[in-house]
Amino acid sequence: MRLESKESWLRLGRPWTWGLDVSTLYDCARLAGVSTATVSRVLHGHDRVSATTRARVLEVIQQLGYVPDGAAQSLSRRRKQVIGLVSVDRASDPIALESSSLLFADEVLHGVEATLRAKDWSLLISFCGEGDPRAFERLYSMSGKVDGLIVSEGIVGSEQLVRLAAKVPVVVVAGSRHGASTDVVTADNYAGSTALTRHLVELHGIRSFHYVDGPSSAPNALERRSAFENVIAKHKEVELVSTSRGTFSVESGRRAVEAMLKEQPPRMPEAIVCANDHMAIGAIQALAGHALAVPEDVAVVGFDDIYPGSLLDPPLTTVRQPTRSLGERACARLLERVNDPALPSVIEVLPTELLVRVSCGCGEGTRGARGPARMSAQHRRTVSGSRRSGSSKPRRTAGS
Amino acid sequence: MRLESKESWLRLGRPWTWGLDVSTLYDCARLAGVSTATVSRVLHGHDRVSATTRARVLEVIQQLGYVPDGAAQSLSRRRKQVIGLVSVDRASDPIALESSSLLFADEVLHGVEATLRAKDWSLLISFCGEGDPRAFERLYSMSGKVDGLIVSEGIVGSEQLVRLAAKVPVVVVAGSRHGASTDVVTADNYAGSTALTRHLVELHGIRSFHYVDGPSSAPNALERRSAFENVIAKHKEVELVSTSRGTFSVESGRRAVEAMLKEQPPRMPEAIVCANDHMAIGAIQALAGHALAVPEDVAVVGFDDIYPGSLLDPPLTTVRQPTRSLGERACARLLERVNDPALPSVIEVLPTELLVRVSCGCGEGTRGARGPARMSAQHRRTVSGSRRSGSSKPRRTAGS
DNA sequence: ATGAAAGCGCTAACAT
DNA sequence: ATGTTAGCGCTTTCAT
Repeated sequence: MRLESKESWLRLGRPWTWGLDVSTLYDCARLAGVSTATVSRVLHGHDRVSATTRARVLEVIQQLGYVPDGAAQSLSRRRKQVIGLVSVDRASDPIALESSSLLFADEVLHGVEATLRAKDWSLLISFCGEGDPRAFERLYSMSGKVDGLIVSEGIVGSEQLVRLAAKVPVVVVAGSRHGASTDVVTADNYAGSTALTRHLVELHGIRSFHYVDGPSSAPNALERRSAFENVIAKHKEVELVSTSRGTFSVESGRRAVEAMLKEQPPRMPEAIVCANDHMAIGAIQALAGHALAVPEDVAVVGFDDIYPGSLLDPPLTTVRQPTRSLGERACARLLERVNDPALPSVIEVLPTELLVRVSCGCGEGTRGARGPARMSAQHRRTVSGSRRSGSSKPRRTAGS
Repeated sequence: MRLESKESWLRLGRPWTWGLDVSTLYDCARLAGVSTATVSRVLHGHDRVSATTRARVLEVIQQLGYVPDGAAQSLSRRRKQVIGLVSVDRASDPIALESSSLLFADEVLHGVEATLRAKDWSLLISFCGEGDPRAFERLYSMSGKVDGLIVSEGIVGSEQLVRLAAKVPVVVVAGSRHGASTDVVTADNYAGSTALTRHLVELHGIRSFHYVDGPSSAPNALERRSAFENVIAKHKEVELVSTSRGTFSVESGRRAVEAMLKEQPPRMPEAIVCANDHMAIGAIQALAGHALAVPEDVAVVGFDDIYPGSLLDPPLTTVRQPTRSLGERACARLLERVNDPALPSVIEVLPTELLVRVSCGCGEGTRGARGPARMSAQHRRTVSGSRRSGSSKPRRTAGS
């Protein structure tokens, strides 16, 4: 009897962690002969602890390999120090390039993670297929596990976003604004698309276009399209020969151009503008299949600056989004809002950057050498996005 | 007085969640006129609740928009239902391909996430630069926030891995074995590299090689190299002209081949075998810079099957790793071990797959048409990795 | 079928 | 400088 009680008093750690060696704050306190409060103070570098006590406690912690339990800390602090990131998982896309399409979301992810890491917060992540009917449910229950949520545009509708924002601070990435309840961080698609189109029209003197649009549900696609059209409209000598709509996938870009080529009577545009790089790659593939040379026979441009675009022959002219910064800024803003949920909602627009490579017709000189010797430097000429995004400072617009 | 106490008794939610509408289990219980135990039972679909009570409770939950607090659940259940994933963030690589290098880690990530999602667990993620001195510290403190850890090879040393595994179940991805304490899930690099080399030697009759090795710290690189050498050794007529070592980055591959080309006296191999695709891309770029055609002048092959490889001209012959499955299997195994930490450690080797495209000298017919019209189908011929990995079932080896 | 109540491991306000 | 203690929100025996 006596032995048993003594034993159990002495035994350290949580009894249910078979084989795993985990000890609690109480274990530390007992072994160091102090109260849990003191151990906690030492743990968090609070001042009001004598040097000797601190040393003793520290040694015990070390010896026990004590690591505080996150759940208990969260509960007690009323703060989880965790934020959630939910983005689209196009992996379920039909034909699609599992890997390539990860690019955007994953780069945002890295931006968020880096920001969080610096503040010692954690990142909980989850993916949703586009239009996943259970997306809202997932987000909703996730709200109980985090202090804030970063959500990609297109996961759930506007109304649901608002409902979510009533439970937990929310920042939307790459989207448009949803009432006054969520913050938005997005890239300046409009300016980028404007700069790109003007480059084609004003520098290359292109007079006829085909436009490959993105899904109508994507705000990005909308902005790019409308910027494109506005530039065209300003030049009466320029004609939009035809338009098609893709899903942002390579395959859909290929199909769009195949269809264009089959049109009767055939109308070959001087340039094909695609709403993103994936579709531009598909477009180039389709043209190659018909022995049409880019940019000699027709120029092709994309949007996003995904990595493979620079490897293409010819290297793809496109617009770069500050993808990683998108994640960083979204996260920074979310953290602000977690600290003060009453903050007015804000929309932050990050500048984009025109990347002139070869597929638009520039730098013909470098064609033929198959593959650039140095990708990043040699084939990139940077042009400020436009007046609108030209300043290095992102725009901030107060919420409504 | 009376009013105040009545008011506070009636007020719902956590008082410190300014503006955010969060309610607790107690709120639900009170409003439904039942005990918290009952609400909890309803919440988890336990049977022993009368239909009427259940209905009433459900309605209250709905109306309140109640979402259980994850921290409290974790604490009470003694299980967080969270697993942690830590992988290398090569983003900090010098010259590097920000985006491209994300590929491997991020695909593993998606595999893990999908597995977790199906079980309603959450994923906590974190990245470390390679050789980050604070990596162990990060992992260590992360162990208090998760039930298990998936760690990429190369983040921390063997000894530290063992220390970690004493606190929390650990599975290592793409690595070698570390004592008897961690599970390992990895791809069959050896078999893949063997199949690739034999293809070159036996099918194409290649007699002279240059090998671009990976970092000596990477077990992957080691296995690929040794398989390569073993095949060479079996054919006395085959010669390894020279070797160089890169860092797995495009740039390093480019430099390796530049150096090779500068050697005196010049010795041009018939094939260049690179330890991964990134370096193979660099190699092809370097060759193009010297007006050398692939595969006519020299064959080039890689390893990994990263997406841009299929877009190259010529499309890159390589070996595919089941990257996503790596994540899935690692996660599945981790979950098993979380449920029974006493499980013997296991090493699981997933089969690799030789992807014969054009850069090895195959399918010359398709060259010239710039860019494949259909990447995935048209340019891929699949060959079973080798006898060793030929079976579709992964090998499992009991732990020591 | 339902309720009461004892924790889960930690923090922080309040004592001393 | 250090200790006491009342929660944090939920789960889960053990009664009833």
